[in-house]
Amino acid sequence: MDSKYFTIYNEIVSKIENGKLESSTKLPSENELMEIYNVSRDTIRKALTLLERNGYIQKIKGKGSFVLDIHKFDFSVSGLTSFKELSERMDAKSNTILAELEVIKADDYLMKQLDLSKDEDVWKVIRVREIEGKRIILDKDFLNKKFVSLLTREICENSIYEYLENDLGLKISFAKKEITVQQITEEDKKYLDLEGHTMIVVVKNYTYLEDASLFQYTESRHRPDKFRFVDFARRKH
Amino acid sequence: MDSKYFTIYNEIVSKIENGKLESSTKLPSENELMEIYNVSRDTIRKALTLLERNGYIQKIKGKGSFVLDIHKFDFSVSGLTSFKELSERMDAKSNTILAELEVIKADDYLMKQLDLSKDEDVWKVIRVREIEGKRIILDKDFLNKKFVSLLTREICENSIYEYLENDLGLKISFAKKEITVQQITEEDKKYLDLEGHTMIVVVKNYTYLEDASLFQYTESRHRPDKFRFVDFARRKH
DNA sequence: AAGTGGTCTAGACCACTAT
DNA sequence: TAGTGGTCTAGACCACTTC
Repeated sequence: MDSKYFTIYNEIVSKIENGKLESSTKLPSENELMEIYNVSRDTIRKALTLLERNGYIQKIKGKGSFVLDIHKFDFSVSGLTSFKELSERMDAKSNTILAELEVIKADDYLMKQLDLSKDEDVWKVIRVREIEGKRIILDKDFLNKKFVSLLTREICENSIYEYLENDLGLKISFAKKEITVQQITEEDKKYLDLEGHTMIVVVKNYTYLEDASLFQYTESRHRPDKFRFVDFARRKH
Repeated sequence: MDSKYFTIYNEIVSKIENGKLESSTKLPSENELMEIYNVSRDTIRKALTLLERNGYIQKIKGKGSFVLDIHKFDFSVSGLTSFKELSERMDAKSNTILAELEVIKADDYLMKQLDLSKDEDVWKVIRVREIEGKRIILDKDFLNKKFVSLLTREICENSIYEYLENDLGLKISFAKKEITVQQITEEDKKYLDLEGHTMIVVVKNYTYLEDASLFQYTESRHRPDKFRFVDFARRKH
């Protein structure tokens, strides 16, 4: 069972995403929400704080809470969103090709990226993402085998993310992401339709579990003309 | 006066950044912190929640709160960080050249970006960022004149951001950022040392005040080989 | 069984915005 | 002056980890 405040948060999120609550609408006051949902003020405030943090509303002292319209056109690589979710949201014709799937021993580079000791086993998954018939994105995933004992073709062709969360019950807590632009490699040429581009956008992603253990390193290589990243950032307090 | 929880947050942040609290150290429990700082549990929890949200610690149920080492090598364009803060942090030799400073009437493009009506006044500031003698970044700032009546050469050569916050008392609340890669323009050629590069990383930034009014649009154009963006993202609950 | 963080409640006072 | 969100307190119960 989800917590009360998370249930309330989700109800309001879906009202905003459905358009039942339009942007710049004023939400009921905290006191009114207490009565509506029959909970304490603290519970309401937890829900509103979440909404604010995730860019759905803005609270203004003395005035109230107002719906923002930031989330309108967000095809983003942001947060922890996976490719599958992205392509569903933008409903372009997309397709995943599994290029490589094997267990390897960690080399020096991976030992550094995944914080491993020598010769530990690592899943290596290479997938090519096709959008409207063009091979646009190259995803290289490396997963610590300690956490994931089995990985099949089916899983990789669907969503590894969903498998980890739903079937294995792994709880992803946070991720660190780095975006740079680099010269293309032979591997990029082999797998992607570069159409003359000589540079590639590299998104490195380090994924951590709830106990702060680093278990996945992903390198997502995007053709520059098709790359877009959207981010919502609040001040740090 | 800052709030209690924010003071406690800042104390712990500086201990982590000074290295007085090393990574994977366990913080005192919430009960102990209550006694140390002589506050209620809720106040401690607010401080810890902030620390967790900003990537300094990880809380683990039943175990405790642990210091993360995510912030080690972060030369990033992340959050609301300004160029001045960035260059100070990375202490490379950097320099700002003010190329243009004027008041213009909003054209169609700006009306859209800044949510203005026709013919409203807008500050246009173009600055070139030099790093180690090379002109690497082109910053184009557009500020709604309604909020900023005066802007001088000195201010632009230092930090507009500091001027807005400290002198004008404008409170920046959140920002939306978009990163794409585009073909260079004549303007890029004119102002930057492109060294053969034909593409440029474009960071569009929409900055909002505490009352959710959009007051600044910034386009930051980075030479691709010198661009790096680092982001820390927690799950959305 | 003892200690930890997670949720929820009820009540108080404050600073800001509207009127 | 009334209503709003922001901070702080004190106490309760829960689920999880460790012993």
